[in-house]
Amino acid sequence: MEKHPKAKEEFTGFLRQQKHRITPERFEVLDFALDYDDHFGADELYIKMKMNKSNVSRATVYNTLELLTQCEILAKRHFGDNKTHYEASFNRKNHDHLICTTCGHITEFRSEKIQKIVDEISTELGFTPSGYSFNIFGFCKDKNHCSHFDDNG
Amino acid sequence: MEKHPKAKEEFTGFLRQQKHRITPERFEVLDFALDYDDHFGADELYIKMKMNKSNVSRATVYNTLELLTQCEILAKRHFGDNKTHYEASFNRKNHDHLICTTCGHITEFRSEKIQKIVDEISTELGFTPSGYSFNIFGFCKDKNHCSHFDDNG
DNA sequence: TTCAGTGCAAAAACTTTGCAGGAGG
DNA sequence: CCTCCTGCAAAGTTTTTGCACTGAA
Repeated sequence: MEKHPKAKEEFTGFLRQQKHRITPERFEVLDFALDYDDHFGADELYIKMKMNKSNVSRATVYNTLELLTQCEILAKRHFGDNKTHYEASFNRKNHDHLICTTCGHITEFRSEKIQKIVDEISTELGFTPSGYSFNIFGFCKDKNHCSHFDDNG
Repeated sequence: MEKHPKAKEEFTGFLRQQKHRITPERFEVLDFALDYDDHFGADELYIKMKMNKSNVSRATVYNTLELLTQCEILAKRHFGDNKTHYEASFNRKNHDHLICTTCGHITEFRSEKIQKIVDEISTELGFTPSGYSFNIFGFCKDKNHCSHFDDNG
């Protein structure tokens, strides 16, 4: 049984439409990427694939993540640590992130008001918005959340 | 005549209070940093100082920028290009950024509503906020803004 | 005098690029 | 058969670290 049928169908359509080739490596990256429940880095994904005896190269992983972002199966996120984080965005609602600067724990939240502000500011300044990034940084009040502390990582 | 007297006073106070030493290198970094009108990167600042025959090392530049951020003379910004941007925050009001993904031009804006959302979400999720990051990405409607296009960069 | 701070260079972390060979269309 | 894609390794970019020396307190 196939693992991520809907996403694969979507990706196939995208590749065809954009005249990119359908290669097994690209779907291998898709599979490993969607196996993450949360955020991951490009290199982290590459390492994980290597450990699972995959033969894909760094170049292919980085290239494919870019394609998956273009067709909106994945989304890029930046949490201020100078690396690109990816997350599945396939069939997911827009959301933003709250990051604990002590334990690194990331909580997702949704607020309708944010897109309104984006539109409002953009109109005011004569700008065509294509996206935004909103992160809140701080500390878990509940010490249980901060148990990730020694988690290695 | 001294160049950034207020900031220097502030920095001196901070260093004393935190039991860090007062060194000429740290004030040299401060001077070069405040000479920027807009955002700059750590390495960029280091290169600029080198070209101006300064003798400071990378380690000192990075270290000092961290200290200047701690005492809020500078602020770190992340615009999604995997490098840390710094800007002067001394005596400046809070603001956020609107980034043209075509020409790279950055426009600042202010909206009181954003902090309210931060507080609202944080309360709701049991989180103590220490800061936030809000960037809008898109395209200058006015083609004149996009003249930065060939600007080198 | 003492040890935090410094310069230097090397390493680290993440990403991009060049090239030769291989496979998708 | 063409050329896009791939693997590999090397290089690029930004940041961090180790070490011996220096200078602020």
